[in-house]
Amino acid sequence: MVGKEIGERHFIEDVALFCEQMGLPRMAGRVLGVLLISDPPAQSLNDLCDCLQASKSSVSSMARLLVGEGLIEPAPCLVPRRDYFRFRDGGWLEFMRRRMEVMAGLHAIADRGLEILEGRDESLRARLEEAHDVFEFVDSEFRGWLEWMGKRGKRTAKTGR
Amino acid sequence: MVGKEIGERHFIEDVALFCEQMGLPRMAGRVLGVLLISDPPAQSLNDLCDCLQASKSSVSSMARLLVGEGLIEPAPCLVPRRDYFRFRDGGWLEFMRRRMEVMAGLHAIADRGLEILEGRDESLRARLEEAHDVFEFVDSEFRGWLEWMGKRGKRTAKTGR
DNA sequence: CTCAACGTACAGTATTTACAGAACGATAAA
DNA sequence: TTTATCGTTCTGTAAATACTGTACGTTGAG
Repeated sequence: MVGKEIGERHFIEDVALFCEQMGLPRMAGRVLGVLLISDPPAQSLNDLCDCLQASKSSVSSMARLLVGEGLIEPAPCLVPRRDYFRFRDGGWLEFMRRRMEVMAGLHAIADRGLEILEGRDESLRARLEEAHDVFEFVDSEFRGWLEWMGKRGKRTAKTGR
Repeated sequence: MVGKEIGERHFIEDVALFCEQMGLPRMAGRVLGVLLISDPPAQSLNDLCDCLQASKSSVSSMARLLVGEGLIEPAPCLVPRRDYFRFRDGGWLEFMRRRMEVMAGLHAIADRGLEILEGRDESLRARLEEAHDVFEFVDSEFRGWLEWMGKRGKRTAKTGR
């Protein structure tokens, strides 16, 4: 059971607001919020509906959306014909990784911009060279750090899934 | 003059799409796209309207939005009563910095979640400890790297504004 | 003073989005 | 076989969003 106490409600709504800032539907954030503090960690769709007082369709589609984002995963369950979900180990790292990948997309765009300004004055090219540098930096360095974090996470993780 | 050639149009639209993925209006991305390859770098609102075939109101509000995002800045101009804008040195770093700040917001949220699960089994707390670790990492390390990049940028920048 | 150009603010519109509710198909229990 | 439960899909709707066009105030030029 989760989401009865005022503190839990507040937490869930904070996660929802955060997810909204990240471009996800607020309801997806609520589902994620529940799965971050639920006991047990795995909850059925009905549990989530009851807890959030939301429609089956919303919760169902939001759960699948979160699975696609790599933040949660289906959990094996004893009761047949019932879907359980839980937060996915390393979900946040995966989330960050994908966001960084989108950002790194500007790396290529900046290069194409530099092609357009080929042969032009350096002062004109500086804008795009900054973009190139920043996002190449993000693409290379940060990717490495994420991998390092991933290894560290696996090493300290005692909760085998 | 900018935006006449097919390559430029394509570049502008790519930047627009990127900005849309980042949660900004597409038109804001178009304005930014122009200001990334324009010659001269500073363009008036009318220039932008002509180039993008968009309404004054859109371009005006999108320009102010981009100023708020720290990506562009008003440029001093000789013609009175006319607003010029140009890409802002270090704009991308500022952009990244703000995005990271939003992400780091989950750091505090995770802590609040851990308070809720205080005294509970470690297996239950692992989810939030991962969030805590990841976003504390982002908040501390990445902030430092951004600052380092910022210094490096100022050092190599020959284009004094 | 008059007029034209510029930027902003407001109103209108069309598209998208986030959700709820109903209908449907599938499956396990009775 | 019937029935109840679960998940998905489809449809509808209310709200937000992105943009256009118009109206307005302001300022420099004639």
